[in-house]
Formats: sequence, C-alpha cells, structure tokens
Amino acid sequence: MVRKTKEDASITRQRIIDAAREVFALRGVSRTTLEHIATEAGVTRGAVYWHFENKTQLFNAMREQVFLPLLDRMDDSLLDNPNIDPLTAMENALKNTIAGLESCSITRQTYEIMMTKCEYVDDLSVALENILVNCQSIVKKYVSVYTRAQKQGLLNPKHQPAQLAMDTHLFFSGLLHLWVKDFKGTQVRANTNAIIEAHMQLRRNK
Amino acid sequence: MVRKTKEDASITRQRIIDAAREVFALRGVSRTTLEHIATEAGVTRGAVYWHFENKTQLFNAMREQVFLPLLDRMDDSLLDNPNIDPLTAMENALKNTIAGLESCSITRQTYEIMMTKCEYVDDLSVALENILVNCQSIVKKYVSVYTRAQKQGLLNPKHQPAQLAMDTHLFFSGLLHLWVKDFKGTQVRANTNAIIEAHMQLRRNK
DNA sequence: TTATATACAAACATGTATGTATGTAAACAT
DNA sequence: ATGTTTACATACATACATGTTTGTATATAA
Repeated sequence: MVRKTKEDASITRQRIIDAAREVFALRGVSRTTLEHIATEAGVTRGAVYWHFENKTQLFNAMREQVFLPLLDRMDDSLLDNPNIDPLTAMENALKNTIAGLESCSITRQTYEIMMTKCEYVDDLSVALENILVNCQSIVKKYVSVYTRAQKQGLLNPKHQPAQLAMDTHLFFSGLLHLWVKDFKGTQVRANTNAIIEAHMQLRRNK
Repeated sequence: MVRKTKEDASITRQRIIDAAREVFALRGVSRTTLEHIATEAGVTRGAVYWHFENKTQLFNAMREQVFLPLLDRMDDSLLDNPNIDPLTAMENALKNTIAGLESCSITRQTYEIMMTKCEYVDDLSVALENILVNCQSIVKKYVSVYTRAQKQGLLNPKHQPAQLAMDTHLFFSGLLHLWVKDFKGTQVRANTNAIIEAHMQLRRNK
C-alpha cells in the first residue's frame, strides 16, 4: 500500500507540516526529532525526508503557511476601508489580529513556536531577518494610516504619524508577546480589547 | 596541578558561567554542548559537572546573575527620586535600561539569549513563568509612578494610571525585543531615546 | 603529619538523532 | 502490457551529547 496518488501525497505533506507544528509547540523545535514528527503524522521518517530536505526546511514551510497569508489580510483591513475612519480601522485591525489568535489554533501555535519555542541561530536566523523586514513594512502601513488620520484632524496635533506608528508597533509587538506567553490568561488575555482601546484613545483628538 | 584553593574554584565557576553565556549567544542554548562551554572556559566537562548539575542549572545561574540585580536597580531609579517629577523619572529609567544594554555586553548577551536563543520547554519553561511574575511587579511599579504623576496634575486627565502602566509596559517590552533583534541598528537602536520621549510625551498634560 | 575531602581531568558506556542507501508496491506513461 | 517513476518504509552507518565512573594531585582539617 505504498505509492499514493499525487493528491494523497500532498495530503501526507500537509499532515507532516501539521504534525511538526503540534510537536514543535509541545517540545520546542530543537528537542523534536523527525521521528517525533513522523510518528505524530502517522508516517515514517522516510516520508518526511521525501517531502522536506531537513527539519529547517520543514520549519520554514510551516512558518510560511501562517505568516504569508497573515500579512495580506493586514493590508485589506487597514488600507481598503475608505468608509470608516483610520483610527477605528486600525483599532479593529489590532483587535482582529488578536481575535485570529484566539479562534485559530494553527496561528496560535505558530506564534508560540516562533516566540518561545525556537532558537534563531544558523539556518533559522534567516527567519528572524524576515520578521524584521516584515516589521518595517508594517510600520510603513501604520504611518500611512496615521497620516490619513492627521489629515482628517483626528489626531492630537502634538504627535507625528511616524512617532505614533513606531509607538503602536512596539506596543502591539509587546502585546502579542505577552499574549502568547501569558497562556494562563491572568495578565492580558482577559482584557486585550480594553488595552487596545486605551492605546488608541491616547492618540485621539478629543 | 589540580585541587585549587576555594577562591580559585569560584573563579573557575564564574569562568564557566561567562563561557556559557558567550557560547549560548553564539550557537543557541540547545546546540551548545557542555563540551563547547568547557573548551571556551579552558576546562573539561568534569569541571562543569562539578559546579553544575546539568546545562539547565548552568543556564539558570547565568540568567539570575543578570536579572536579579536588574530588578533591584529598577526600584531605585523609579521609586527613590522625590526631587524629580515622576514622568521624567520614568523616562530616565527606560532610557537607562537601554543604555545599560548598550554599555554592558553581559546584559546584552543575556537578553539576546533569553529572547532569541533558547526554547522555553520542560525545565526551562520555569524561567518563562519567572519572567511573567516579574512583569506583574514591573507593571505595579509603573502604576504607582503614574498615580503619583496624576496626583501632581502631570497627566492628561482622560487617561488612567492602570491603562498607562500597561501601555508603557507593552511598549517597552516591544522596544526591548526589537532592540535586541535589530542588531544591525537600522530600525530602533539608532534613535531609541527619541522613541521613548515620544512615548512619554503622549501622556503629558501640556 | 596524616587522613580526608576537594576540584577537577580522563575514560567509558549508553542513548539517540541524523542522513543515506536500499527495498518495494502502486500509479502513471507509453 | 510493460517500463519507469513516485511515494514512501526499512535498515544501516555514523556522529555526537550526555551522564557516570574512576583517577589524582593538592588544599585543608585534625
């Protein structure tokens, strides 16, 4: 019962990725062996080595499945809403990102792995550089949103869009980190929306 | 030439800790072997096993040497300055923390290890819980500072100390993370002080 | 002065992860 | 119908990290 159809094979491939995410989140990337992943996926290491060159390539595949589509959705919710005011749009975008973490265990696990269950050295340090690049593009988007808000007179006039954007980025980056680490929910998970609202309120002109 | 004096032994112990930090920062915690550490320290694994039970205990010793004294200094600079206004005191405290990272490679390396070079699973997950506990006490300190500022009429009246404290904590947590990861200095390291000033300016009543 | 505990070094034994090589049955092309 | 490639499973060879054990020279206590 070997030699599956091409569709079966891609299902196997996906199962391996899912298994990897599961085991990575449980035992950390370094301590999980390809044997662990194969067992979790119901295959042998042979299948893993057939679909992926090594653990690093598998890790990258897992990562890209979550983070590439994530950036696209950010674009939609932030930039393509001319009917709603920019500050509210940003507030919703931040809230939605957290809501996405709450509703989707795949996203949640991947964040958890990237933040607390892997070491960015050697081949994996490339992933860290990618994150940094993404940060820059996110800040740019924030800047454009705040600039629109400023033109509409929504901002407290003593603040500049670039400053606000960086401040929001650092705030939200910190929030994501604490949200992921605070899995017991005692610190931030219970009242994330209120925290985001307070952050945006700091910027509003009123 | 074995059997050193008790002072010699404690020097060896410290050399092992220093070597561990160095190699951890270079290769990540998981990928460094006790052999790597021993070689870097100029001893054999025998010495490492004499002074530490295993790699985890060594990791904890390294971590505590930096983070325990760090929290104490935070107390001093934030709470014991009745002559300077609370918001400026906090601004200085944040700036000084970053300055400490810039001036002290030991602190810098330890942060780098804790943030991007280790996996919080099994025995190391305790370290993550410790960090969470520290977060709570830090937020409490922020709250007390903002409460004092509020009583002195320094705050924009529409904001509450608890909200500001959480916002500052998330902001600074994000800043530390990005500062450490942005080792090329293109994103935040160049203008950290301006970022902190802008953050505090958001709070000021003026 | 001698016995003992200390502070390691060196050797060993074991477990384990990795990569690769080989086997193989079924899908697919011809 | 048959050859070839695919999609794995199995087996093996190697490397390597860990923990432990043993050896030993010397500081220190008695």
